[in-house]
Amino acid sequence: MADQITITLPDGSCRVMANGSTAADLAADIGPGLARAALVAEVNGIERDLATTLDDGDEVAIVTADSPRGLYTLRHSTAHVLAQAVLDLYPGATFAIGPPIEDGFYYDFALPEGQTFSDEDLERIEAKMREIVAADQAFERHDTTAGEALELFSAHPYKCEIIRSKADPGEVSTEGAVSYYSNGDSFVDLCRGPHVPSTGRLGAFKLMRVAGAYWRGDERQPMLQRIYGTAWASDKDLRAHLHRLEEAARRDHRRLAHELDLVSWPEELGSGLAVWHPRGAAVRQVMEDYSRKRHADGDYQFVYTPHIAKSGLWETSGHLDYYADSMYPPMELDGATYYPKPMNCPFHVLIYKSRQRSYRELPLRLFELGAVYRYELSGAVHGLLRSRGFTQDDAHIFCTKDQTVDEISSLLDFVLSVLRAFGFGEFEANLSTKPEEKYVGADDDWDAATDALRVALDRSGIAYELDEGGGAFYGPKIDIHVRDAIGRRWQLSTLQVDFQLPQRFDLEYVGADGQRHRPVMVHRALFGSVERFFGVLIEHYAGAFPTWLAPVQVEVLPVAETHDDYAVAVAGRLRGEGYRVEIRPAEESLGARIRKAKVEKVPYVLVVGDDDIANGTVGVNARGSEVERGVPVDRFLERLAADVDEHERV
RNA sequence: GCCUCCGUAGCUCAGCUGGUAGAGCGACGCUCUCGUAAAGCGUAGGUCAUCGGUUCAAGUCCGAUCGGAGGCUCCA
Repeated sequence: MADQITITLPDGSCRVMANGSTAADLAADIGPGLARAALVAEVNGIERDLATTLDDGDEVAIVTADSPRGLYTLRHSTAHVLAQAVLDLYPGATFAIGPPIEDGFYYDFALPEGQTFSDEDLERIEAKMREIVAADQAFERHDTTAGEALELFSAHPYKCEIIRSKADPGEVSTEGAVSYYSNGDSFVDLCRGPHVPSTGRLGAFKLMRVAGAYWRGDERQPMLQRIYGTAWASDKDLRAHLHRLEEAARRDHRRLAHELDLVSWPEELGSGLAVWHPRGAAVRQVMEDYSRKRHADGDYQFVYTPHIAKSGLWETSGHLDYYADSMYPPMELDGATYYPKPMNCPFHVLIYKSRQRSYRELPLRLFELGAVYRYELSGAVHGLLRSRGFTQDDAHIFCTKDQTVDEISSLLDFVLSVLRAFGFGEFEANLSTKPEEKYVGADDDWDAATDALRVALDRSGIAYELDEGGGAFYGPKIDIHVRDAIGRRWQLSTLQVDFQLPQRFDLEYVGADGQRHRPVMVHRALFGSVERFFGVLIEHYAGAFPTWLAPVQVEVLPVAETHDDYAVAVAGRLRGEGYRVEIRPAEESLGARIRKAKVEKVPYVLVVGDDDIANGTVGVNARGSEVERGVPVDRFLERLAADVDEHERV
């Protein structure tokens, strides 16, 4: 056996090492900085512990916390320490799984006699974890057989279940052999690995919360106690993450909706049902007006439909077969059964069907701001983002097969253009294709429609992911996601081809050939839900709406009562131009009034006093800029107009 | 729907191991009439989410219901 081995590094260079060297030795050989930062190694494309002995000819990359893989391992190892702490502190506790997740990790436990964790427990556990980290215990890998592992984990039924089923490749190596890791005196955890070399490499973590979670995510299985934590490469990263969470909490639309007097959720109404206050309604009106204008420009025709319909409609549409669980319960009236609508599509279909259609009418685009009701599970309801009653900016396009590609392409442009006007600039899409098993429609049609969606996405230039088999049973779809001001991803728009409803309702048009043909139907919503979109806007702008959307665009503050008449005149002039203006009279100090206007995030605060009356000017205190005195009203109006028009120029 | 946690004045919150409620902001009233992020004084306001139970006594303990939060599941 040669006493030297040659290792290839990611940059293609080679390094000669003594036989028996480990990945850790390699890192040390490359440099002390890397040795300190090294967490795991990728050996021939497979992640290994740093203690892994290298073979001649191996291609090795040293992984640090700078890479997503390194962070992943760091979080995984931190999860182990969490389990170690819990098992140490709670005799009789058993543990299930503990994977890394985005931003952190979790671990599922079962405490004896159904005990639960409290916030105080989290502090205790976290303190114990810090002891384990301080002790710098080495993580050691052990390879064994399933039989031995069952013996070793005999006190932990969930671990045994994992070993027996081997169903979860994330936890047990697939070769039939089983690996586990030990650290400290007695802690062992079933694990595929790899892990960081020792607990001393961890530290920038924090336990966040405790929650219930079903074993294997199955609601028939026991509910376990899940502890969530976050872990980072450095304290600085951890602090930045916690800061992001605070920022997100600060932007929470439920909190801002209350502070800015936009909407509320009276308990008397029921869960998931909101009322819109004048200020929220003002923003909504601007949103809806803009939407209508754009749809009118886009050759949509506006329709209105009722909120309930007889059961027969929902039988024909298939909703009662596929969607009944999410529908509000039926009402019996005059011997008929009525359901509140969860979707608008069947109504639009009936409008299409109201008379014979010619190919000359297609594409026919029917648009409605349609209120729908869906019985969302109580645990799923979340402010405006997930409510039980909401309004879709819903349209259904009926077109010929040949028109589908162009229609979808221009539709996608339309969607993106509207979203840009609302201040979103970063888009990502999902293209969901035909499900494996249950679907309606011919394969050829599916292929054609999916191609149409793909071509449209390619033309638009936005990044998209393919969700193979993720489409609805009735057709392929594109979902559009946006990134908000702090980088969070929200699904807003959806664009779905439907082969099913035209068939179920036996839709037809008469073609140029005089024959009857079946149209293709496209469902699409831009906001998705007006409520949800508004909620996302609130969080995106942190309540500081751009001027065109702001519920109050200008607030006029007379310095003293003697300036009231002038304030009224200025406000009247602005209102005459169509702006939303309020006057805050001099009943309290100017400073206090300015503060209130600022807290309400009003874009323009105008202060008017003696000088202004004399010169026909206003003092302009604009959100986010310096105070300007003596601005002529005309000049302010120009500025305001330019500001309001800004969103149209994106 | 399931699990855990939570629900005290309009809002934010205090109220130790059970002994019949407090603050700040806001509201209202009076004073101040003021040039760019909180003027001063005073007053009112709570069957402690609701219902039931334990107890001599419940905001505090127990149960149910309603509402909320975070998860799980769901979101064709």
